[in-house]
Amino acid sequence: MTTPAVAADLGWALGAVYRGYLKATEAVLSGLPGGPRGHQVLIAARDGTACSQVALAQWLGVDRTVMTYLIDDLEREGLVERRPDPTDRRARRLVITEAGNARLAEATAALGRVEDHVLAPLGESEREVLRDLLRKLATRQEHEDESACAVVKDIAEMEDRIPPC
Amino acid sequence: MTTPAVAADLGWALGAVYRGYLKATEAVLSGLPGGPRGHQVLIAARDGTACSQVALAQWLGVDRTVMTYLIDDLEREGLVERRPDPTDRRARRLVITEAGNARLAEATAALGRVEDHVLAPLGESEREVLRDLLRKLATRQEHEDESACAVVKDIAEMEDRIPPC
DNA sequence: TATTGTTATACTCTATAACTATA
DNA sequence: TATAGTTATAGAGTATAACAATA
Repeated sequence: MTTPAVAADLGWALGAVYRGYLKATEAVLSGLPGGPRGHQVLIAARDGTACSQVALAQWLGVDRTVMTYLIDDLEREGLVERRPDPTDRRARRLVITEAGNARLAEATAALGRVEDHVLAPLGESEREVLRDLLRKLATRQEHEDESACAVVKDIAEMEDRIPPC
Repeated sequence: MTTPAVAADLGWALGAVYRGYLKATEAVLSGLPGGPRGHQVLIAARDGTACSQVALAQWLGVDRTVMTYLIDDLEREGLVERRPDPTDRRARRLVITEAGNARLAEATAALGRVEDHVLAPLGESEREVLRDLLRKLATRQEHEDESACAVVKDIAEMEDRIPPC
């Protein structure tokens, strides 16, 4: 099979790159509960941006019940702790432990190598451009000229918005 | 929660954009078996690049057993047909039907709107750059300067290569 | 009344194993 | 012996529903 027509499809390219990334992380992040998602939880726990489990779950694109299991696993390995939120006794604040910080550093280094591998076909400047564009899309920082978006307003309304903390 | 540190992570951005894409396709591709993956099968069936189910499965990043179920659904709706490969009687060649061509046109138009929505934060030129970079990564067209890739050769060796037809 | 977090349960998706038919 | 495709089965991941505690 030569390069098929489906290669022109944005959804296919996005999926192929994402699968490649996930596959490469498996080889390198096998010990960390939740894989790359666990790494993302550790980042949020370190920076104190995980002010509630639901908010974090929405940022990571999973259900809050999944977040419970994921944090259970990380806590069992002593990487994070659940602390009661002083301002809302229903909520739990995630804090990273010393062991968690060490594992986070390891995982970040390992993921750096994975990114080098995934982005290998690109030059240095291209990699930076791609990172910026993806970040812009993921955080949905709006471009000035938004007129072309009118036709898809109905799609946008069906989606959950990422909530503030 | 303000924009958290995890937003700087490539894996997170990739996942967030991909989830956003999949979610948007649900709203617009609900009738098509397999959703965007079904659309990708239709493209391959139309272009005759689906010379065997396994080869197609590997391009779409799924197991060959999943491909069987997916094609079953598409065939049941009369969108594709399985034809015996004259050169290898074990293999099946996918061909698109007239109804399949019509559905493919609809789906392609719908996905165009989805892409407009997903890419809304970017300007016209940025969108083209992103498409090119993702396509390059997905097809792994190697960049001239590949020296930086040495450290991750071990990761590459653990991955399945996309096979020729 | 709504929300956070948890648990138990069910569902969806995907992979594994075993088989037939070809090569 | 290896591969294409199918089927049945098992597993991973995820979501749904119900609950207690709190807002």
